[in-house]
Amino acid sequence: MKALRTESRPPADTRPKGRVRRRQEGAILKAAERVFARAGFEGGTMAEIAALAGLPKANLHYYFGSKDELYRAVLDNILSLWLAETEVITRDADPARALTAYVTAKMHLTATRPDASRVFANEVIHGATHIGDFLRSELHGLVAQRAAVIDHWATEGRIAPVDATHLFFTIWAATQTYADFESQVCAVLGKARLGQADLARATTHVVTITLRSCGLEPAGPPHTSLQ
Amino acid sequence: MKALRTESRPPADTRPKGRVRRRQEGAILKAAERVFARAGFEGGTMAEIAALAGLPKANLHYYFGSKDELYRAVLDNILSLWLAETEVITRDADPARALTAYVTAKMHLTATRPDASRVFANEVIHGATHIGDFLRSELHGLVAQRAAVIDHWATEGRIAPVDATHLFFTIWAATQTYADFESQVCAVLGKARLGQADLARATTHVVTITLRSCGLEPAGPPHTSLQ
DNA sequence: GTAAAAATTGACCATACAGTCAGGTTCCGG
DNA sequence: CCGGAACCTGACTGTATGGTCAATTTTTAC
Repeated sequence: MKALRTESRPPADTRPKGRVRRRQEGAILKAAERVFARAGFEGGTMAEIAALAGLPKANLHYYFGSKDELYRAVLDNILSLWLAETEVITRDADPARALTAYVTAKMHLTATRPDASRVFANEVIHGATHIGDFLRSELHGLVAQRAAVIDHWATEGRIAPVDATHLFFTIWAATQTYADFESQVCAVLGKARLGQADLARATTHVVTITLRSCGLEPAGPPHTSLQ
Repeated sequence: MKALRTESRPPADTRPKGRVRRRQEGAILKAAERVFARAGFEGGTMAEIAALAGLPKANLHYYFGSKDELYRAVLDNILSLWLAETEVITRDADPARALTAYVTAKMHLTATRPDASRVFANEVIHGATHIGDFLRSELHGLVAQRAAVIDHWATEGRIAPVDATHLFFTIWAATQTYADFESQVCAVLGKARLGQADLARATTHVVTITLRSCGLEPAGPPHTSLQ
């Protein structure tokens, strides 16, 4: 859960957390994610977040000491989403199934939590100053691990040789683009916003190119059971 | 050149533009691109840009009336880069060569003007409010045109069937990620920043997966022919 | 039921920032 | 070398915003 913990700040997080606190914090975090996604960290204002959450501004400062702290909490929330899902990529798994499952899961996240993706993207674009440690430790280790699995697949001749680490960059980029660059995608497609059909098509496409990148072809019928 | 022109504002752009004006505007635009790339539109300050350009703040307002206008000028500058390069994708071209050239050109742009890419990304993430018209007209038309070419290639059996429009989304995402998400890429690779070797490797990778997405193999004998 | 803890809130700062302006300096055609 | 246009800039201003606080209400525990 708590992926970030750059500076230990016991008071707020050690508190018992009553039901009221939990509910209010949730509402604030939700509003903050939306606002930060739309305008970035600097662009989003505490007043805007407060209005969206239906609370007076001073209340935000009661739960989260500062804007920076609130932003960190939002990021913290988002990062936990990032680590998961790679677990389908294991030595013994079927490469096609595993990759399909991974890409599908990533696309699902993009479709479900686009604002989370945008806040994350914004943070990384501007140098990842708040989450640099996380990226260099947790994510770095995780990718090294999973890339080894993919290399192993290639060694065994189960897939075509491919730069495993960069394959992850590509998958992340290809999937997140439908959240981060949604407005561009919409403009090119000539739509006001992405519907489920569009995202389904996008998913099929990204799965296809991912598999082909590994010298595989997607199975005929749309998958349902992805272990 | 002038891709943006949402609201006609004759005075500044109709002026004769002496050599001094040209030089100063260039310096300011360069500084602005860097600052906006690092901190976003809201995050970057006029004072910061002025300091980087080595000019007093009031001078910026002399050449560019407002922060918004300066930002638009920066975007305008960047957009002209975006339209080019697709010209290699023509009906009669060799698919493998054309796609390789296009991806390579995109990667070159990423390597050469990462800040431009970041400013663009930032703008799009936050809803593309300034460049929406451009995306919906110029870019939309251009992609439709080029996608038709790729579809044509597929019809003739020169490449495997692929969702052409989404292929562009993927190529853009895969190439720009090395500029926009550089800090993440660096963190995962365990480097302080991307060197030429890294970008060369990235280019090879993106070219490879792009070609494979179309059932092609880069240089040399086809590894596995997809149908 | 009561007292302590938690939560709420309007009014209030200090600051940072975009933008202005008047007065000065440099440039350039004739 | 002269006059006007272009250019420069320090010193301002108004406002938006993050953050504070003391007074009040609500919740919780016993």
